[in-house]
Amino acid sequence: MSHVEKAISATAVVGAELGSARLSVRFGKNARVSSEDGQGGGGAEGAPPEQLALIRESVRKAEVPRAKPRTWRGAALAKELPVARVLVDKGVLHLDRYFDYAVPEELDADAQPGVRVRVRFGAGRHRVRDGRREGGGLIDGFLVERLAESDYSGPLAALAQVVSPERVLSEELLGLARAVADRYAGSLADVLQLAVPPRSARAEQRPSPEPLPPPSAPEAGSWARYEQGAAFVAALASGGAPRAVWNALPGPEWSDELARAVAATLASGRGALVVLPDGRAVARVDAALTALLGEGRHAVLTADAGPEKRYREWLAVRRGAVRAVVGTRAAMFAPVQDLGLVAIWDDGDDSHSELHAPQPHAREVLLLRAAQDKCAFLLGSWSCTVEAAQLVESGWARPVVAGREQVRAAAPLVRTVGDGDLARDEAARAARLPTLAWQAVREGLRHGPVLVQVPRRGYVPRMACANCRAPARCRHCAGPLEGQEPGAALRCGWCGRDEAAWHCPECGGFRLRAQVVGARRTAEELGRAFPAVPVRTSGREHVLDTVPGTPALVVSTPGAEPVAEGGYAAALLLDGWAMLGRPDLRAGEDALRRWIAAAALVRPQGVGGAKGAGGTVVVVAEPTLRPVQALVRWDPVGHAVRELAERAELGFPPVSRMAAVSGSAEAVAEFLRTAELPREAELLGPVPVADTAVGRPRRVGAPPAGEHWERMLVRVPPGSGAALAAALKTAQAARMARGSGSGSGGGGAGDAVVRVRIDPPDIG
DNA sequence: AGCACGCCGACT
DNA sequence: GTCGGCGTGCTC
Repeated sequence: MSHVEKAISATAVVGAELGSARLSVRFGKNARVSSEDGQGGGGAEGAPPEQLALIRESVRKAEVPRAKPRTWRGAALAKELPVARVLVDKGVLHLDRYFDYAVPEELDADAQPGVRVRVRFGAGRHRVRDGRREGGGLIDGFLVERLAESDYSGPLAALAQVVSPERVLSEELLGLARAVADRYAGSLADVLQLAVPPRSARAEQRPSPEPLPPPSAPEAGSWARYEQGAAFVAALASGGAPRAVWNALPGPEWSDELARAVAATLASGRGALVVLPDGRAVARVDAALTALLGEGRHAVLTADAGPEKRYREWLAVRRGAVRAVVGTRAAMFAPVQDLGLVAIWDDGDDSHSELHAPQPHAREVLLLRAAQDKCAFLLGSWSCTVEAAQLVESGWARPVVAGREQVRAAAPLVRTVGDGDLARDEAARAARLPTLAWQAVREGLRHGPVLVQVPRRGYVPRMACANCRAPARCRHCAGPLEGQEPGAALRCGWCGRDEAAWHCPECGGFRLRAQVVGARRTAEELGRAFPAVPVRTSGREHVLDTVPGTPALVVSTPGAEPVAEGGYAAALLLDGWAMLGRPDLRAGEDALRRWIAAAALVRPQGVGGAKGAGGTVVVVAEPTLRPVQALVRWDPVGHAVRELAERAELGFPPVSRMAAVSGSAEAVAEFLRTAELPREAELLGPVPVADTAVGRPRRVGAPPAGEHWERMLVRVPPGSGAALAAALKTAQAARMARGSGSGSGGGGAGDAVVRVRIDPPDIG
């Protein structure tokens, strides 16, 4: 034994007897020196520390059946509740459980449930040196619970550090994170990474503002336009927990209405949370809340604030200094105290889907929150998703809708131009634009700005009936049929079966067409057709927030439409085929949602007395199609209800639940062989997953460049979703055994990487 | 996933 | 004897 070791060993023994005064020595440099010092230990004088430890262990074991922390050989540990249950911050599923650590006395005060800690966590058997266990590196974690005893039979390592005494992880947030992890077959650590922002010491240092007393309850305002609107707000104000799916009338009032729902909840003494799809929507509700309640009552949580500011706002919420939150999807986990209302606006917008594992959707997270906290729930949209319709159909939520006369008063006039009109219309051929559309634009420009909605680039062409445009679907599982190139064999995008003899079940047609649209060029030509009028564009590159109420052509891609002062005089929706042609279950719903989002910015048809002053919308799409009819009638709820009925009939989500499993063919097959799926589970596939193109950034869920992946879909009936997620999670955790790399050929022994995605969005 | 332990074969 | 191949299993 070296001098250094002797010294340290002695210090440790003394420290153990004297208590905490010496503990810090062990965390110092000296301890590290000893650990690097070869195979020390077996000295002559006295028993080495680890033997002492073992002796005491065995003595205690005889006395107490359950383990107490022993690592420190009885050294100074917290006197009360000396065991800390820790969630180790690693997203891997087989570490998705708690680990117990001993709490040193000096960390006792700070080591409270909810704090961030650092612990030694490593592999293999640990060296026991100097009475202290080593191995593994320091990793972050959350202290979840303090206990008197551990149910772990081995010796416990000690907490290395309490990162800060701030108790960031409340019991409610932990419960929510666990529910989300279970729902999405993900790990708790992954969800917590989404739920708790990274620490900023400076933000923690700063005191949060003093909380304000509850405001008085607001007037119902424009909620009075809805049949159940005023009652809903009143229920919030009186401390109730109503659950509503709110089909908002077109126009700009929605943000004020959301603000009033928040204010009513605050008035009841509870907190409120609103999740919005993008920064522009957040800014509107932020402004509405400020107008209604003044500054200081709500926090804004968005991704584009810097990390320090973000954490500061988050802390103000966590500390209860601020009771209301508006933000984008990351705010869905905001730790609002005494939560009274969760609200989401426009749940059909795909930015509500989290990009990071396990990719939870804000609507689903808020549903879990509403159930867990027994609070009010409000899902609002100009449009209506099938999920929203299902909440009403199942009786879980009540509809908040306006009567037909209110809808007529608020909505623009909608007219359609179909393929037939296009073909017949000579002027249209020349201008690539139907007369009706041309007239609507010209007339609109006399009264104000005109919105032209054009498709985004990059949609996937899909096969449809050349005659009636109905999407071509597989006769076995009703998945979308895809043709590699025109004339080539058709194959189902879900189950991979070839379809040799397709015919259209709608009209009996047997010819197919791939859908292609040249609307962008049409819009450009439209601009040229009105040379005296300014043309502004809004799209992914530059998104305009607002445009003045003066005549102009405003060309925009879906989702980027600026709000026009006083509303648009007219809108031209040119992306009909592109939207309806997407190989997606949601194609119809999505098209309708985007049309409605644009049309809701147009003046009501009845505005003003003057002829032509009312707003007009022209949609270039076949008028017999269901989403087009729903737009004309302004009936997104009816559309969603019908879609829902159809999905139930065909076994589509959200009536059934689906999971996608992708990876190499062998990995996927092996995974599904070992997974103990629910009896009712139905396997569809496999189908190839699109390879990552060379030079292209790898998309989420796409295979690494050069690898060929396959995807299987697992479908379960209603009620089996939780069982499916649990089975997939278990199988994923057990997936340590590597793929059968036994000797076949060269390298690349299949590392059995498999991706599991609950509610895959691109189902076809 | 890391990463240490350990059980065998070749080497100073 | 001892170094080091990678196969196996654990992480409080």
